[in-house]
Amino acid sequence: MIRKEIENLLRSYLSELGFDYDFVVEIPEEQFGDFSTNVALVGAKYFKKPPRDVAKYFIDKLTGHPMFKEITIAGPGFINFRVSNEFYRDFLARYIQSPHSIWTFKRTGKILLEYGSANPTGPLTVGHGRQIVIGDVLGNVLRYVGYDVTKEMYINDAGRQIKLLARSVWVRYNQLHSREEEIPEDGYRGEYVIDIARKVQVDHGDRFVGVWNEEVEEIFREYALGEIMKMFEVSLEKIGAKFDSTYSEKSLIDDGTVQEVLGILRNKDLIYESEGAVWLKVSKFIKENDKVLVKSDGSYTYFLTDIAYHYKKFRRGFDNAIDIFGSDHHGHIPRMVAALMALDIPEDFVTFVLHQFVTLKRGNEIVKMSTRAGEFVTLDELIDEVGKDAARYFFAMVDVNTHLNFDLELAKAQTNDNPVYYVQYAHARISSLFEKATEKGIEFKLLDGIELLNHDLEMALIKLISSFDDVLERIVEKLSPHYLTDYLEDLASLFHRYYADVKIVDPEDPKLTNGRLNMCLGVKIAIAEGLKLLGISAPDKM
RNA sequence: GCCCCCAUAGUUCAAAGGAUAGAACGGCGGAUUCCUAAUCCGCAAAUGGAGGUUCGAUUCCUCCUGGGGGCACCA
Repeated sequence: MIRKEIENLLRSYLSELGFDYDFVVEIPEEQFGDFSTNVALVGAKYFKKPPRDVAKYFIDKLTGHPMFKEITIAGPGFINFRVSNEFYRDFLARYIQSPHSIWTFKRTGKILLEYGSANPTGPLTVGHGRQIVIGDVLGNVLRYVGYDVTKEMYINDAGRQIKLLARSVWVRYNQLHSREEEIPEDGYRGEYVIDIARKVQVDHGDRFVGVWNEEVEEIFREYALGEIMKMFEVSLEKIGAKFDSTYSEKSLIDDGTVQEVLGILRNKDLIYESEGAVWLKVSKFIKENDKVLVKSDGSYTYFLTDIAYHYKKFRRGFDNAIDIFGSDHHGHIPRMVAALMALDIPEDFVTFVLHQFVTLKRGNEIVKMSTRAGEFVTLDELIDEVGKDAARYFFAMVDVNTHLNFDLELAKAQTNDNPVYYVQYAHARISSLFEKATEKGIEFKLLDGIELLNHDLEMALIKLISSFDDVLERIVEKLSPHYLTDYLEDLASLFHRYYADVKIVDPEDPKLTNGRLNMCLGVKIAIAEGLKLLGISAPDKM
């Protein structure tokens, strides 16, 4: 917030001279100042003057501004600012009165955020967990800064995989009736397949034993899908992820969208038949081979239905779509872009976010995961073991582009090793401070005593609170949630330091105590807001 | 072979083209008659290699090396 105000100030001085170029205002090392800018360094070539002379122009303009207590030129031409304590106190007062409306986000538009999309052929795994948490948190942040966000999960309920599952369930069902059948080579072997088979057995007895046709397949498909979706719901509830909608791949076939898309492409002469299949002229748009849309057996590829899905997203009136995929999908992206071009959908309509994989570790041992072999750690198992808060925190805490090493032992540790507790503890400590104050007969009054705040750490904490909006802007820009966990750790750390340094509740000086509690309230609100965006609880007691 | 991501301290991760590359864990050494020690303070410890762009590169470009993933009429 304060950073942004300085940036705006500098920009207005630039425009007075008719200049408009990129520069940054950032928080430097403490010794240099509260804020720092390279506006003079970058400006040298526009002003046609040495950086230090350019800096003088800004300093003349800024001198006497109430926001600052000191402005200096340093090094090759940085301008360093010290913000006045009055300004910090004023910010704190404004913040604790209206922590939501103080930020000036200028983001609008309807965004469809797709993530967690999974084959409904088995339980959600740890890999899905990362994607779901990334998506959930990004969705929360995008919403916070002003976007109208729809969180959507795409259900791949139409392809070959779901058929394989249906067949696998049928085989297990037969085995329950002592009839030996072979699970298909690529079939599903997990325990849950037997559970689904039991459901069919309960409802239908033995009427499908040894009977396999399209009608039976459809029945088994419905059972499998229904049961898996129930499992998904339980898992999503556990991880605390709320979707606004699910979107069925099959519905795109049933409602004619797929045919519509094929029609458009055919009219534009962008598809052709070969070897009994229908192909899209991908090579006309990008340097890649053409791709099959309709297989020779008449069924549709995932590529085609996904094109239809994105066509539908566009038609549903969204301004932008954000797709979050695992990194194994990266090959899909250029093809999708080509397909969107083929449909005259603006290239920048979709933003793709790829996240790297998760390696699960128990101590030094790597835990293997594979859905089809039936050997996996499910998301449920993970949450049962480490808890929702730790699971979410760990999934969110590294850059989406970085491979995540998820250490089960660390996530479980109820000790200071664990960053989740570190942040939560800061929140709980503040709550207990308020209790303590009441105990000692100090009745908390909002805003009272803020004018007495003067400690360096108090100013530093307020400064950090004021950069909450910068953190969110960055998350939106880079589409990675880890900036938020970083920020919360910084804030918690600074608070713990302050707590160790300053006796906050001091019955001898109730006025100052009250001022400090106001500052603590600011920290508490900021931590709570951050944790809320992460979907993690902010406990008052630990 | 082609494509994507990654390479930073012993380990797991940060870093808005900027000033002395930050944390955490681990290691070593300290702190509480006082608000929650799930805390705090101090010390040691790192940009894989070679070029290039720039006043300035962990960051951008090229090549090399090493890891992960992908190159289906699977999703």
